[in-house]
Amino acid sequence: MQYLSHMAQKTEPPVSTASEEPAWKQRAVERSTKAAKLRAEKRLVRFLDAAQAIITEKGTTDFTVQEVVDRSSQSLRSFYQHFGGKHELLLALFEDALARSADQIRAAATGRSDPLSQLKVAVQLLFELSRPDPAAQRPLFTDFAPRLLLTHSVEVKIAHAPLIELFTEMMVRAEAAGQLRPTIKPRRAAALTMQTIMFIAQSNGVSDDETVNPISADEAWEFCAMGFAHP
Amino acid sequence: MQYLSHMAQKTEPPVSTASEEPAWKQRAVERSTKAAKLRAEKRLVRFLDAAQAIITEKGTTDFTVQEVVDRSSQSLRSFYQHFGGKHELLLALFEDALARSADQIRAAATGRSDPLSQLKVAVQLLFELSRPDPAAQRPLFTDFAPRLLLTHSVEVKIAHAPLIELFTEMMVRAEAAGQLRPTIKPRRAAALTMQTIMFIAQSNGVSDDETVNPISADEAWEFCAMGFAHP
DNA sequence: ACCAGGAAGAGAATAACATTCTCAGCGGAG
DNA sequence: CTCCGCTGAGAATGTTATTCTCTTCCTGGT
Repeated sequence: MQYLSHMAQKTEPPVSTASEEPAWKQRAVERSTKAAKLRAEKRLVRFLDAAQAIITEKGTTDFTVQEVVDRSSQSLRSFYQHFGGKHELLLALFEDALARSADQIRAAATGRSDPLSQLKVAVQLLFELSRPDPAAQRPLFTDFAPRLLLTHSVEVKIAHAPLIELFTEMMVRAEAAGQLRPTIKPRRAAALTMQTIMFIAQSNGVSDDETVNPISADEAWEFCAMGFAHP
Repeated sequence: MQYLSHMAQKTEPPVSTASEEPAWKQRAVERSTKAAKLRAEKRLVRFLDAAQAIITEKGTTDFTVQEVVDRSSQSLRSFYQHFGGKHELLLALFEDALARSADQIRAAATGRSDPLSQLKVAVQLLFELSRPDPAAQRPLFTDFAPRLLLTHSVEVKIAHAPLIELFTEMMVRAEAAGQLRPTIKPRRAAALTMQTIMFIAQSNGVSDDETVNPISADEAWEFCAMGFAHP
């Protein structure tokens, strides 16, 4: 159900065999493979759950593979059988977290009818979810996205897709209601807003013993919605 | 001249001795220390230059301490004599880069008289400077800031100070000219704008073989200035 | 000119991780 | 029942940062 998608191709046989091997053999192999595949998936989930638990426990994505292995009572051997490396694990969790968050936000937003109100709710919730360690479950650990943005930008983008889509939908509705600035396209507005919110929440989260910062969700919302210039 | 500031206290004797030791001794020690201090600074600079060279060469902040040591023809021993660790080196370079960028941006902005125009120029230049590897010299390597934001948020904030200050000045002028939305304080507007621009430029930099993104400096500017809502 | 002590170089030692490899046992499909 | 792929256990490897040892050198004070 959860933890799906992007490592799928790993277990898929190469398409080429489809035309080289008779269909019956295909099916036979597939049938005998299915069980194994299920077993594999179970193990996979155990790794993912363990990792998730560790992350929420110590509020950081700096865990060691060994920790995950121990926690899930499996072996390194097995870990690398299922994941290309630590980064795949992280990407899986990241993707999952973003997808869930998208659902959660969507749910929260349906309470409002006015497109802009929906966006406001969405933005504020996204802001909360994006800040590090609100002691809450499943912080978005947007913190580790940057490191992967350099090495796996494509995957990160894929992970972002659900949120982008959600925000785009909302922006489209806002546009239809004439609430969107005419010079900006919904998808662009969505992307810009999301990035702004996520990053600001992130960089803002660490405690400020000092004078200033703690930018609030409201401020962030106002900034995205109205900019800083006087109309 | 350059590469100054935040590791200064390292070589400063503890203030306490000032009251415990006679002043003449202080001065004597200081005099005899001065030369050594200069020598030390030379080495320091060699490390920093070497690191900077490596970074601009391979366009990433993922170098090893060994590389820096070799490149500067010095020794590990010496490196750790001068720096508390790799992170101090990075912070030094980061701080320096941000300070220079602030100067550069300030210079570019003085060409305009209208506060908003100045801001626009500033924002667009900041955007360019913040994107990874424009093959240009000294990209802001804003990429590594995130990793340090967690472990050394205070230092990162210090490094950001010059830019924040610059943008705040400009926002203040804009406010005076009635070009700033009344509900937003200059310093906040500055912080929000900076973060937005830097992060968007950053995450946007990596090549998009696909359909969409490449958010432009203009788009980013418009977003910050006017938000997305229809007035 | 001479000496003590603080830097510096060379590079080995340590530590923490990720990733890979070896070997032996297990369990399911035929 | 038997074979083979999947596992567990954990050793081995490789990369880095960081520390440590020992020796050499230079400098400033006498």
